[in-house]
Amino acid sequence: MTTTDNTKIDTTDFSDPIDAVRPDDLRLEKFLPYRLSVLSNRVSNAIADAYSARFDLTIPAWRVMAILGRFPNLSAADLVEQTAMDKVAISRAVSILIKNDYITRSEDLADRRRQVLNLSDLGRDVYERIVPLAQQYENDLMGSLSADERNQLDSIIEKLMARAQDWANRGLID
Amino acid sequence: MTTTDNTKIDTTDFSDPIDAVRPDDLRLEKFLPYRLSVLSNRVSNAIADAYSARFDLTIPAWRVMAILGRFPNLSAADLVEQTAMDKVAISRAVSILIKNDYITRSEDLADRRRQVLNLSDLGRDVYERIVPLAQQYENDLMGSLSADERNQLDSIIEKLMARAQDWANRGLID
DNA sequence: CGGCAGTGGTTACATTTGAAACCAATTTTA
DNA sequence: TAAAATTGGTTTCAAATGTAACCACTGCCG
Repeated sequence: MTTTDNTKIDTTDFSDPIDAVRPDDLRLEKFLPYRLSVLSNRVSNAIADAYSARFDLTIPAWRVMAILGRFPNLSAADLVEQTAMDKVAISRAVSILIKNDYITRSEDLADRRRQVLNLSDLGRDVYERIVPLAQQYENDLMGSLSADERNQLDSIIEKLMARAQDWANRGLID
Repeated sequence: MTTTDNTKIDTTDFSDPIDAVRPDDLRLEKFLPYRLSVLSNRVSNAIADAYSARFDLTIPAWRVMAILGRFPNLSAADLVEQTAMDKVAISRAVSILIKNDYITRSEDLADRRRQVLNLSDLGRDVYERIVPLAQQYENDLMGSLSADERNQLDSIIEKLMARAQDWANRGLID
């Protein structure tokens, strides 16, 4: 174990006395990593459909635009840092966006390896139409939660994220 | 809008007065679909590494085993229903597992299209060694949350899942 | 200066994934 | 009981994704 104590945590409180599974079985439908994956896929797919239907944008491409909309004059490396996407994904998204005239690329004369990226006028236009759409999805999701739950969700995600990050760094659980 | 009222929900409470972005900018790092995707990828990748390093199993293959460990004698179609994976993924996972002798496939004489799947002895063996590993990951993740948060997480996920499912059915937000 | 390690970014290749076409067995319906 | 429609499952093909190799440039150290 890395950091956790050995306390058994019962994920669910509704233990069905009759239908109980053997203690050593895994209930996939209650297994957090599994549930996260299903949830995330459902959400992402729905939204990806919406973006691509209306603006012919992939999710990675949209993410790049979302960042450039807030922070102009970034390089691809800056985007990597901001988005947690990898080099290649960024590079591909950027090249699509340039082909679509959604962003512009200009050389950085100080460092001729770097390329400074920005939304084009067209790109900003699209950006400004997508943002409300994105917010609508967000609101719709959040609207399904109680006020209490909304408040906790943020901190829950941060904590889980940090823990998963630990795994990636320190090497896994051993 | 489909189901939501127009109430603006503020995802975050720590609104930084100085550094505030324009109200119409999207803060990707606070955007729930994005965060879910990053979180889910981090978690899944870490675990996928662990499984594949020790047992040469992909995540889909492991999921199939997890279900078969609890519910013997399922068909591929049953697995589709249980796992939320699709036909093709199941078919591929099954064929790998058979090649590894982790599961067995026998014809259903009543319906000769169907194939009844089960863990082999070897498969059950592996299953029984993975379950504790999986539980360890789960516990480690959950251990990063407060008791309160753990209690709410389950219901939060259910609600978000249901909402995202709605999107898929009713067609998206319009 | 002149090499040489490190960085920004793209390309090439292998692997994964998903959609649609497909085959075979079964059920329906007329 | 013979189409026609459905269901279980696999195969095929295209698109998405990740890894590693790579090129061009910079910056450092001798």
